[in-house]
This record gives sequence, C-alpha cells and structure tokens, in this order.
Amino acid sequence: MNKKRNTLQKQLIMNAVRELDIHASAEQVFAHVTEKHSSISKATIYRNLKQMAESGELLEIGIPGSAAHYDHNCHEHYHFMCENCERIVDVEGDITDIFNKIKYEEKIEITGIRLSFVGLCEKCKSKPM
Amino acid sequence: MNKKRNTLQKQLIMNAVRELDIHASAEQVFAHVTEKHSSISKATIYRNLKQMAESGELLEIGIPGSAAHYDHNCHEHYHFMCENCERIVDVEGDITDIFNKIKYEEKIEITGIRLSFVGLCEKCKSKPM
DNA sequence: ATGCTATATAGTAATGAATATCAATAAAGA
DNA sequence: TCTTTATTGATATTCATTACTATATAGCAT
Repeated sequence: MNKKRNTLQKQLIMNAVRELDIHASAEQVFAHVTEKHSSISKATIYRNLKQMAESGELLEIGIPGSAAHYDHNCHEHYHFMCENCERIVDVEGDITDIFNKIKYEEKIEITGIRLSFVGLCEKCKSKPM
Repeated sequence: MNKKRNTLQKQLIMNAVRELDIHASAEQVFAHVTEKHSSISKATIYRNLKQMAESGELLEIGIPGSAAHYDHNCHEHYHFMCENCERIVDVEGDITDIFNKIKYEEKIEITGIRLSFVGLCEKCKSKPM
C-alpha cells in the first residue's frame, strides 16, 4: 500500500529543478514547466516539490518570510543568500571548517549568519509523537 | 524629521516580549497584551516588533514556513527549535565551539542543522543598492 | 497650558506562500 | 482489459504579514 507512481508531472518538475540550476522556487519551477506543458497545476508543483524534499530527492531551502527554494544538490553543503537580490549560492565544505574557508572567498560579503539547530526538546524526547 | 515617538503601545509590546520570555511570536505578544489592553491592534504588534528588530532592540528569529519569533536577548547566541512542539531554546556560545558543546547537552536531540550565510553576492556588491 | 504637525494607531482590506478539498484522471498490477 | 488507488487540476482556504487610511496623539514650539 501507498506505492508511489511515476508520472509525467513528476518528471517535468524534477527536470525543471535540474535545468534551472538556480535553487528554484515553486513559482519559478511552475513558470519553467508551463512553457512546454501549460496544463500543469500549481498545486502539483507545490505538492511534488515538498514530497521530493521529504524523500530526499531534493533539498528544501526554507527562507524565512519568503518562498522556499529547492536544490537538486543533495550532498552535505550550506548556502549563501544575497540580502539584496536573494540569489542563493552553494557553500561547500565541512561545517567545522566552513568559517575559515569563508574568509578566503572574497567575491561575496558576509554580513550575517543564520544558524539554528532542529531536533527534539527535552519534553518531546520523552513523549510519544 | 522621522523622529520616533514613545507610545504606550510600544512599551506594552516590549514588556510582553520580556515577560513572556519564550521567544514569543506576534500572535503570542498580541494575546498577552490584549489581556490588559484590549484595544491594541494586531497591525500595531506586527509593525512594532519589526521596527524593534530593525533597530536592534529585539532579535527576530525567522522560522521558514511559520511565524517569526522575537527574542529580547540580543547578545550573540543561536537557537534550537524542537521540530515537534516548535519550542525555541537559546544555545549560548562561540560559533566555532558550538558543535563541540552541543555533544554534551544530552537533554535535547539534534537531528538537523540549519545554516546559511547572508550578505551581498558578487553582482550586488559592485552595484548600487 | 494651547496649538501645531508629523508620527503612530486601530481597523480592515489585500497580499503571498502554501495547504486542503474533491471530483476526475490515469499509473501499474491482476 | 479491468480494477484499484495514487495522483492530478482547479479552486477554496488557511496562515502570516503588510498595505491602506481616517483618526488620534506625542512631542515640540509658542
């Protein structure tokens, strides 16, 4: 039960994220897919991007106060976002060394770091979900 | 020109964030303030929390896909959020040592790290804002 | 204390991102 | 081919937040 089906829409969405290669948002994916396949629904875009992120096929980059973006690069890496144009670029590297590496990247200017940990707090850890 | 005024509403909002002391959201601040001052508008809450964050009086904790929370603790620190109940707790410490420290904090279970850098990209750095 | 003026407020409409709903459609196995 | 059930398209709805605007008021000048 609950078997996943391979649909044309899913293929189009995955291809769009790969072709755009700019950490695309759902709206950008929608715009790209509709160029060739105008009948696709926006709900299908949102639905599948979320599912692909949950299954690990895509990485969801949540942007507080703005639309989420999706990355087809799923190996361990972090992101830099321009606070002016919202462009997102990959920052490769070991998390413990990343701050040292960033010092030698003169092309971008870091003005802030957004770091938070996610998991289970003391209360939820000892309770059933 | 553009002088800030000290209003009762601003005082009530700042006091609420301090009294709640739980990284309150705009809705939580609204609920708390209306207990004693029922005529305040929700727009006033949002407007002032944002302004206080911009001026550095409060720290805005943006949560992708959910409401922003506000912290009256403005010195350098990071956050842990429970993915089950969304409770937010402070994680003090130097960013370069934080990962080692976290290993000895057994009360919470880290399942993910959200890290991103904010600043100006190559294009925006060389262009006027 | 009184008046003036620009800032702030209350109330509500509007926006943007994302999810919920549901009848219709179509994968994939029998 | 038939049947089952995941998936889709279209739209309504939710949620967080901002925009709008007439009214009120803080703080300064008189």
